[in-house]
Amino acid sequence: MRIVAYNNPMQRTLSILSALASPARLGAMRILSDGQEHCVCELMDSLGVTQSRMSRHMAVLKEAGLAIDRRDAQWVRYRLNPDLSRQSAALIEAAVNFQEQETDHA
Amino acid sequence: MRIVAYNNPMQRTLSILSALASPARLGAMRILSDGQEHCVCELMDSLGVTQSRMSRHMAVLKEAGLAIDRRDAQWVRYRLNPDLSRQSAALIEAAVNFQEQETDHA
DNA sequence: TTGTTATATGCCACAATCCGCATATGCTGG
DNA sequence: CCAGCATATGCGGATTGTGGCATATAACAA
Repeated sequence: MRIVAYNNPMQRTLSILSALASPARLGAMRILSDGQEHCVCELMDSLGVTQSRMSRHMAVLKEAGLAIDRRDAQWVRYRLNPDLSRQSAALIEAAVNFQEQETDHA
Repeated sequence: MRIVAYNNPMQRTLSILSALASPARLGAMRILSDGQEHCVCELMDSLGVTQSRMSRHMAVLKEAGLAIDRRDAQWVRYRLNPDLSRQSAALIEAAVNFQEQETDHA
């Protein structure tokens, strides 16, 4: 997450990859992949992480351009960034689908 | 790269993602994606990293199961792991193709 | 206003990663 | 054997990521 400038494709790719390379964040992306909105409290409960950690994890996903948020009363609803490039979407899908497909020989 | 046990799909996914989340390693995977063998000396020259660094980067890719190596006289030839699962291959392809496709608005 | 719930952030310690440098190891050729 | 090229590894220091804790901010409800 040390990337600060997403000017070039390489940096953008790296920011996405490192954003996904964390159990909590990958789990959050899996949850968000249903296309629905999810508040931080739901995500932290589902993934078993503390509130402050979940908030920071979501900030990383947001900064990488993978998720967007919206204020809704006391809640902040996160969802997948609807303006994802085709390549970003492919990358996310590949990462998220990975786990679910080979649960057999775990 | 803190992952030590690749028992479950989650850990395997994370190890692949963090292995790819580095300029030198992603660059190496892009080079290896031509399906040919490449020695460390070639990779370090192409990517502009020192010898010891390149060696360690390749060790990370190997440990993540993305590449395999072969002794050939004084050289060690790296190539893509031919036994990649379909999901692993999809993940790698998505990451490697990312950069090359959006060179326009960089 | 006060209290409560939800979320974000400042701070600090710890762990993981990264890098360069020196050196070890493996192989070849003389 | 020795010299030289290619690769791997031990080590120490710098950078980065992570986690918990406390606290700030935002919105709501009474």
